[in-house]
Amino acid sequence: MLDLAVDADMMKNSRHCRRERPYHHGDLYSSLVKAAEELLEIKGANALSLREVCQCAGVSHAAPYRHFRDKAALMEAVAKAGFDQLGAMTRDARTKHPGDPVMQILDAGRAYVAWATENPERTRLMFGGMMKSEDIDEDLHRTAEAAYDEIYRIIDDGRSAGVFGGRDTDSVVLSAWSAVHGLTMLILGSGKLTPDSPGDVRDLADVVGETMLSGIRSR
Amino acid sequence: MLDLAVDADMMKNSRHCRRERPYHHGDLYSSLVKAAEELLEIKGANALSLREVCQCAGVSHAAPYRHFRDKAALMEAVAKAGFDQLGAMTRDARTKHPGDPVMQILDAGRAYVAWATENPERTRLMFGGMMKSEDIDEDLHRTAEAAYDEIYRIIDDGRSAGVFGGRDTDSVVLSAWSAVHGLTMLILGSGKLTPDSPGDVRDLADVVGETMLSGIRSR
DNA sequence: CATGAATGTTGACAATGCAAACATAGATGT
DNA sequence: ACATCTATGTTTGCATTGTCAACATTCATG
Repeated sequence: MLDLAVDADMMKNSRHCRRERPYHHGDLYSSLVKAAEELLEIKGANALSLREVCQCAGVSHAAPYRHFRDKAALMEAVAKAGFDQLGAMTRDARTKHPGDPVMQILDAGRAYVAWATENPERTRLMFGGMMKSEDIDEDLHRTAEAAYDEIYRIIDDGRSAGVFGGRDTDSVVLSAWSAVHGLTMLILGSGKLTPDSPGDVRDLADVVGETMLSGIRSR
Repeated sequence: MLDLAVDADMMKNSRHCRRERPYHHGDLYSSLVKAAEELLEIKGANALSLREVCQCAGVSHAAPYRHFRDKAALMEAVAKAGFDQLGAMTRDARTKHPGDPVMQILDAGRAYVAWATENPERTRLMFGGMMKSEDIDEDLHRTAEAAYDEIYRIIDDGRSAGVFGGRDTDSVVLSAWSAVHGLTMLILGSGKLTPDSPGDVRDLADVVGETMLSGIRSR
């Protein structure tokens, strides 16, 4: 159990936990995903047990197997939800600053880093490679691709408008995404970078964002 | 067991496995680290069991507890060894191109990405944040810091020589490291980037490296 | 209203991390 | 040389975990 234990009361009070249980849950699939997301952030990916998720969702320990092939499959669903959110945020950044690719990419970067630091375990799950590639569902793949495409559109529009340079769009996207993603993983992974406030996070994102921008701008 | 099973014979033939076992192993500490490194790459971080490591090292399943507090402590030792290698490679990149910070940083980046793609699981262990921060040993922290300092020296020398710009050295280091590290994690994490050959890896590193350099160079 | 397909539950099993009690052997002091 | 101490392994045992098989309940559909 270690010292990471979350006592039963705490879980009962959690948002996605149920007290009375009719035999049929109603929407167990999404309840499990929600419960897994919650517990994931509390306990960390390694210490997260399927049985705990079940307990939190108010269901017996074998119930998930009617909806997920595996524990890994449940985690894939969690990851997929994360990619959905990330993709949506990038789309927001794009539509929020129409015709201004620089602000679009900066805003997307800020949002990316901010979301990741607010959901560190989910981010590690998505990018830490805790899922072996063979396990990655086709669905998950498509979702991740969609998030990538949002960035691609920003960069491609910017290059068409003559704001960004680079030999081809993919190279620029790769560089930009690498920088933002790298900062994110450094914040999450190493004990070295430990921003205390959301403001600090944003400052870090801006430092990296500006440097990356000056390498990307057409000249 | 899943399909990741490594049969006993395979493990017996592995380099760090022993057949005859005198009661006292001799150098169990480093044998365990070696065995863990090997099995880590074969089975992945999640599927790696301490008992398997023991079997591979030719000792009983409780032997490691004389040398490591935990399973986590053993993994920390593996991570530490990784940081040592990474730090050494960066130092090499620096000494190999004396007085040429651009080549130093490019070479360091190439080496970083190359090493990581050759040791994906070890890299994930080091940066994927599979170790909760509280568990991170002081020793590990110092080692990671030393690797960081190598990059810092390259950038700082380059700024003194007027080759690199930026407001302060830390900002530049952060940006450069983020880009390289981000590319690395994207290669390891997402199923999207899947370079087939070491040459491909180097090309990707150069694409990102060039972009980052043009954002970092003084102008 | 019966029947079958979905959906949950219970019980069992092997694998795992860990700890306590026990065993061995190489070093140390006399 | 001998007894003893301590470092290092081993065995046994336990709680937790993921997964499966057998059983139970509900709901929809004829």
